[in-house]
Parts: sequence; C-alpha cells; structure tokens
Amino acid sequence: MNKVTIYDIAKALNTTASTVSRALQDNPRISKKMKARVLALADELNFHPNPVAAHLRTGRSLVIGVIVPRINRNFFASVIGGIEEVAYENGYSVIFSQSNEDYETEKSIAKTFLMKKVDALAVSLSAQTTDYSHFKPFINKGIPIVFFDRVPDSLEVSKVEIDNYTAAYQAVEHFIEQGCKKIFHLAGPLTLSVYRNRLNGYLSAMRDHGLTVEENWIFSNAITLESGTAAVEKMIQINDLPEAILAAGDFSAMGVMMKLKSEGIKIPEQVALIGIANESFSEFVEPQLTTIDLFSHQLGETSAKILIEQLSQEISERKNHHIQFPPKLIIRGSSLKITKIN
Amino acid sequence: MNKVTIYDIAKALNTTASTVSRALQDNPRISKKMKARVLALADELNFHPNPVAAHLRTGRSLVIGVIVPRINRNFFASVIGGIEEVAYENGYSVIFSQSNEDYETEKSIAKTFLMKKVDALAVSLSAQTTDYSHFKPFINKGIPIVFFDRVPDSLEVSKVEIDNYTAAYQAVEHFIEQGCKKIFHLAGPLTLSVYRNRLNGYLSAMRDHGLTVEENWIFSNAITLESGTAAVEKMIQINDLPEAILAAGDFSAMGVMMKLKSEGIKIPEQVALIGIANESFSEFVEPQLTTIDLFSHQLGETSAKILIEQLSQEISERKNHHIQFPPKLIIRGSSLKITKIN
DNA sequence: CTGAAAGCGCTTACAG
DNA sequence: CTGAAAGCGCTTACAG
Repeated sequence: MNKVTIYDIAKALNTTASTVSRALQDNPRISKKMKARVLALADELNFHPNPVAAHLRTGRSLVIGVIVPRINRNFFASVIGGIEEVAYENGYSVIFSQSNEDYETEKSIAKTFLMKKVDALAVSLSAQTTDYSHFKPFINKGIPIVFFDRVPDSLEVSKVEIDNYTAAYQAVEHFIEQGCKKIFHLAGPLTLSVYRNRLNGYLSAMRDHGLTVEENWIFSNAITLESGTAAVEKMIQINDLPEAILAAGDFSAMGVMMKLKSEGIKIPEQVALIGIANESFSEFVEPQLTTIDLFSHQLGETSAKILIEQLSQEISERKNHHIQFPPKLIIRGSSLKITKIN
Repeated sequence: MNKVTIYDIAKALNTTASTVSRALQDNPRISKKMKARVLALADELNFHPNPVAAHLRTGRSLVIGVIVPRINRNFFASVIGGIEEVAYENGYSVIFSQSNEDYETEKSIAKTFLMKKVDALAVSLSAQTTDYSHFKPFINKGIPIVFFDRVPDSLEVSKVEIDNYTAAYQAVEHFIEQGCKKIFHLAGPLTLSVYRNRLNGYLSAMRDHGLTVEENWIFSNAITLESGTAAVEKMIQINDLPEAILAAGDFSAMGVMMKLKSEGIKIPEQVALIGIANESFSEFVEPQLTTIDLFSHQLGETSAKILIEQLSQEISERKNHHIQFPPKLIIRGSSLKITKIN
C-alpha cells in the first residue's frame, strides 16, 4: 500500500534513482546486470512508476481524448470501441465526452481536454458546429487531431470518413435499377459535410440519369425516428408519395418504415427504402432494411492509428491523412422491387 | 502558447505563487482585492492551472475509470453516457476500457487504471469473471468503486442494478396471465448473478404457479442473436415448441423471433416472446418485442453519483450503497396472446 | 492576509 | 556504465 518509489528501489540496491529510472526504461546505458536487479526488485515490490509524475516531467499523458455527439448510438459506440482497442494496445487510454449535439458543450469539452493535457484528440462534430476555432489550440500546440465521420471541410487536419457522395449516388442508382424515378431524400443537418455530401450524391445521380428533382422531394434535418415519421405524414397529407426514399440515416429510415407500415403502404412494392449506417436493427426489421455500411469499427481503428503514428513522429514530419473508405451498399428486402427476396 | 504558470502571474502582480494558488482556489484567507487581481490577470493570460501538477501534489486526478464488457451494446453505451454526464457536471472526466468479456483483459485494465491513478472506478463484470481479487487494491487504497448491472455477489462494495429476480418473475406471470403454461427460458452465462437472478425469478414464478419446469426448458449461456436462433433450431429438431419464451436478453430474443418467423411460426399466437434490456430495436421489429427496461441511463447516473458522493467523504464515513431499481415490464405485441394489440 | 520553503515522483542534461 | 542535481507546476504546513 505505502507507495514504493524509485528511491526505495535505489536505496535497496545501493544505487541512485537515475539508474533505476533508466533501468526501467531499458536504457542501453545501463548494464544488463543492473537492469536485471532493478526489474527483479520492482517486480517483487509490485512497483509501477507513477505516470503522473512522468507526465509532469515529460509532458506526455498517454491519454487520447475523444469527443462524440453522443455515445448512445451504435455507430458512435462502435467507433469509440475501435479507438479504444487500438489505443489500449499501444499503451494509451481513452477519455471521452459527449457534446450532445451542442456547440457550446463541444467547445467546453475541447477546453477541458486541453487542460487535462490529452496527447491527442479524435472528434466527430456536433450538428451545431460551424466554427472550428476551438480546435486551433490543439493544432498550434502540435497535439495530433483527427476527425471522423462528421469532419470539418474548412480545416487542414486528418480526416477519416466514408465516401458519402458515392454512397448516396450508388443508393440512387440502385433505386433506378429497380425501376424507380420519383425518389425522395431525407437529408440530415446540412451544417455537416457528411450530410451535404450525401445530398449532393443524391442530386448528381438523379441529374446524371435525367431525373428532375422537385423541391418537395427533399426533407432537411431529418435523421431522427420522429423526423422520418413526420416526413411520411407530410407526404400523405399532400397526397404525394414517392416510389423510393433514401434516408440519410437508419433511424429516420426506421421512422419512415414504421409510418408506412402503419398506413398499410407496402415496402418495397409501393415505396422502396434505403437507410444509411447499418445499425444492428436494420437486419432485424421486416422487411430488412437496405442500408450503407459506415465501417464504424474500422473508422475508429484507423483514427486511432493515425494519432498514434503522429505521436511517434516529430511535428515537422507529420502530415495530414485524409482517408475515405469506399461505401458499401448492403442490399436487403426494403429496396428490392424487382428481384424480391426475404 | 508558451505556458503560463502561477509564477508568471505572481511575478506580474508582485506577489508569490502561494497567494496566486490560494486566490485561484478562492481560499478565504486571501483578500477580495487580491483575488480579483489574480483572476483578472489569469483570465487575460488565458491561464489554467495544470491539473497534472496538482494531481502529483494532491493525489487527486479528477478521473473516473469505467470498465465494461463492450461499449458496442446500446445498454452499456447508455450506462456510460449516464456516467459521463454526471461526471462532467462535477468536474470529473471518464476514462474507459473494454474487457471484451475476457477475465484476463479485465484484470489488466484494472491494473492500468490503478497505475493511472483514477480517483474512482465503475465496473460491469465480464462473463468470465468469477474471482474479484483484482478489485481489492482499489478497496484497500480507499478508491471508491461501484459495480453496475453485472455485479459481484461476494464482495462488499456498492452495487447498482435492477431487481432481476422480480423482473423475470413478472415476465413469467405475464405469460401465465396470457394463458401460457409451457414456458421456456433462455438464460445468460450463469457465472453472472444478473443471469442467475433472472433464472431464479423464472423458476420461482413457475413453481409458485404450480408449473413444473422440465430440464430441456432451460437453455444456458444464450444471450447472443446466434444462440437464440440455435435454441429454436433445437426445439424444432426435437419437435418440442413452448407456448412462450423468456429470453435473458433482447439479442437472443431477436434470434428467437427471426428463426420462428422464418419457420412460419406465429408470434405471439403460437409462441409468445419476452426479451430483457429494452434495446432500441425492440420497438422497431414486428411484432414489437415485449421486454424489460433496465434503466440504463439512470444506472449510469446513479453509479456516478455514488462515486462522487464518496469522493467528497472521508473514507471512514463512506458506506456501501446497494441500489435495486424496480423492474419495468414493457408490454408489446410479442407477448399478447389474448388482448391482441399492434 | 501574505510569504518562504518543501515536496509530490519522476526524467534527463550534464558530468565523470 | 553510473551519479548528482535540477526541474516539471502545483499545494500546503509552517511561520509571521
């Protein structure tokens, strides 16, 4: 219990703290014999160097900070899981905090993490965030920073995401192959480039196939279950149902599905449906939801690897990575009008 | 950028670090005038005391460690979300790690957290853990520790859970009210008291209603989707279907549901079904899944509150809390044989 | 109300 | 290959 320090070990071995410290770090300047003696005694006394003291001295905390909108989403939980795994393997711990989609909270967390001296930072932006200056101090201090999924467009930093433009584009093409022309899009908050890219992919695919998108075909800020339900209500109200709907997230797709079903509208026969995220529930529902995999775990692993690589480099030799995973459309029953499965 | 310290402030104000330190802590021994001057300058210089130095000196890290089997489950993500919220409000940060249901990993994380000097610890045990000695050092050092959901039965510590016995008991009674007598149970890993309690609740309810449970009515170690599917396969194989199934988790209930549906067996008409956890997907599926709410977010909040309370107390005045939330059966379509809704 | 001084437990430049 | 010494940036018992 009474904490053992390197001084206790030094005294017992008739040497100095310097030597003990070096021996524990496997410093080549220490003889094998001395190292063996130090390690043996450290082991016997169950000694572990106090990382806090080391941190104060070296400036390295071995902690990676993570900021997410909320942890209570399979997608974000899974990304954080990936980050934690890689971090742990490399001797780093993960400290995290939730912005709750709130800009002020995000700013305050960034400040806290800066004070707590995280060695590196991984962030997925809140839906409210349009100004990124709260991340500047990290960049200025040479603290590696990586954004994942919800990345800023106007900041020179490392980014890890999927190719959202192509993802939406492919979804629309799949609808078109299934014979759909009147295709609606439930877009997310357009403050975030993720959702702007999905919207653009949708628009381009429609245009490239000679389909004109009407104004009321696009619903904005619709990523919750409720907003999916509300969108369908509105369609029914003005008696304007599409042949297909691409939702910017699985939760709003789920709202769409539940509302359509409760109204007796057949999926995919009357309205085909595609979500984005591949949440676990997407294969539990009926019909199973066609969706786009976001490679959440790999997103996390890759983000952590970038940070850890940069931590091992001199500031001058670091470069920003911009990684885009190719999207993967997972075709299931909700979008198959022609080849019916399920 | 060039870090400001209390010495810089002291020098600029023609006073000493002691005074600056006390002023920043709002120590009553410092004059209001001096406090005002210190705070103004600190603000102007954008100074924040280095918590690492404070930690080395005071021994307080303002970090709470959390160990979960895995983060990639809505239940655990939600608990951690609750812990983080309360921690953040109280100036604490949350560091977490995943045991991946592995005992050795759990031990190793505990050791790491001890070394990293967390101020307090919240744990949900891995399914493999039957020995708790890796938590003893925390208890011995007076580091507050709380277990949630997957709590150890033979350790004098604070525990936060739901009354799992009653939960399962009520589920069985609900089945009986619906006219079921042949009721199967998919139990979880019985190393964990959570699952033993659920099994016991099931057994007691059956016995109290004069129903004899046969050996093959209970499937053990069945909390994954796959094990749910496998259980139904086995029932079909030996041609022995029940009137109702209580699964120890929503994921295995989902496996049961999918398999029954693919076999053309009607839920709840032929087999009624109840899960446990109230995962978000439970209301998305068809029929909607009757389940038991585990109050995940409150579990997290309560766990964090206990820790924070204890951190403010002398070791001698701390006492172990044992909190059991009353269970809440959420009745949906999958269990309603008589009163059909949905 | 304010100050001088020690110390938390390491690491590392400097010296030999 | 080993040691003596300074210092990371705070806090707080002791003194006045």
